[in-house]
Amino acid sequence: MPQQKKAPVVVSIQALHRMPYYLHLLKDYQAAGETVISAKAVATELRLNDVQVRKDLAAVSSVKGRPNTGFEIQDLIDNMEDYLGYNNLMDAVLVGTGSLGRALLSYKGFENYGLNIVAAFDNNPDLVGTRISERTVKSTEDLSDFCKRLKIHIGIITVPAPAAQEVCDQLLDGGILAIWNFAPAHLSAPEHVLIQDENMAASLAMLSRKLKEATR
Amino acid sequence: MPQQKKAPVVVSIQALHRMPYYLHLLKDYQAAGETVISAKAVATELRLNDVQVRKDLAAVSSVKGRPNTGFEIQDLIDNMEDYLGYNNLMDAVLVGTGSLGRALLSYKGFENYGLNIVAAFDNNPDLVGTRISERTVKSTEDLSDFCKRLKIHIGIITVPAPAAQEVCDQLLDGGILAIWNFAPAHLSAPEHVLIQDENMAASLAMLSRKLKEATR
DNA sequence: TAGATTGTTAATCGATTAACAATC
DNA sequence: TAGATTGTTAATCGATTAACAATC
Repeated sequence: MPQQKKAPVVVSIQALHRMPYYLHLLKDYQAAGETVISAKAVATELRLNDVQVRKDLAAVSSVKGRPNTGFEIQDLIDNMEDYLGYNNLMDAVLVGTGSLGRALLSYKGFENYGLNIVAAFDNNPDLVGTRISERTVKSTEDLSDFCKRLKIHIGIITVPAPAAQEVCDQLLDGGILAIWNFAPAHLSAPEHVLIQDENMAASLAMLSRKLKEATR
Repeated sequence: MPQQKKAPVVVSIQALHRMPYYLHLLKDYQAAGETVISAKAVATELRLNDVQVRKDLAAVSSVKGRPNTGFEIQDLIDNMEDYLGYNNLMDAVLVGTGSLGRALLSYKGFENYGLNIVAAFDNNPDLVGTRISERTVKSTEDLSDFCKRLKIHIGIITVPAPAAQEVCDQLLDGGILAIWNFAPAHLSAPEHVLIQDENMAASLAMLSRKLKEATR
């Protein structure tokens, strides 16, 4: 039996995190008129180990590099965008139209990353019905029904921490499979639901801690 | 020679990332009227390994847990806030008053995490002089001078990606030691400067990738 | 050909988890 | 005392880096 399938290369979470940086750099080089790039050049730019770069690229890309030359930039970009899912748009709902929620709604760039925020929700009756960045704010009462009806798989939580779990439960009720959580709170959810925490408090803590160590 | 110094426990970057979650949970328990908590309970709540929790707590806390009882919640909170630097406010400047910059400026919670945004900068002359969340927007021309004069150590970059490196250079010029970078771009800076990337594109990519794998 | 670069296999490094004695 | 929990030492796991043959 011929094994035609691509080997299921496991990409570590750290490697996955590096991917957008590769992509960004590749586009920069392409914009500068380059057509090929070596793993070593990428490594130097991003201050990474060149073997690591080669492994990362090999994991997500079907093209091979040519000794003494490097990789075709266009090929890598295509493969990486494909891998990162930037090519197929996914629908999402956003809950919580405070300042951060508004900022995310007004950000035009998410479509480039494959994310389409189709609706915004808030529990404040004064906000329900108003329009933010061309979307009408809906009541959180309709949240789970909306998700079910439109088969939305991604929920973005931008409510204050104390309300986060409740919103999470509503999203789960609506059949959501992945949550992008901006609330500084730990969410409880079934194993199969993906939770991506965007905890700015955590990031800030890391920054301030490292700064403290550095200036000691 | 007596070694009175606390052992220089190395806290991994992953561990550091868990700290804010511990702190949050501890405060929740305290708010619920608890005074002690076991590492096991923390581990169960946050879906971590209990030995890991004990190691993490031991690394940042001077108090020891009591067998059969656990840890004093208040002690842990004190130690952790201290460790994370939430008790000593650090000054920062923010550059780029687009939607994300505004969202961060309007967020009242940063002071709880030890961050004080003292000024906002933008290169758009129309915005310079306007007020956002009780701060007057200054011109980026004055950025490095301002940082030098007030001895600011932290810079927050919320400008579009193509402008990020230029702003970074200005901040470095102003003697900044740490940068919290929200632009989806890789910044070049000397080794000793801390760069904390808050790359939403990267997070989003991870979410969408994992979702893709899960629904396959 | 010589030099540069690739990709793979093995070694190293670091973090997580398991095992277990110590303690309240 | 027995049971629960702690903290430490050792084993495991996974990611990064080093070494090196293969290739253009």
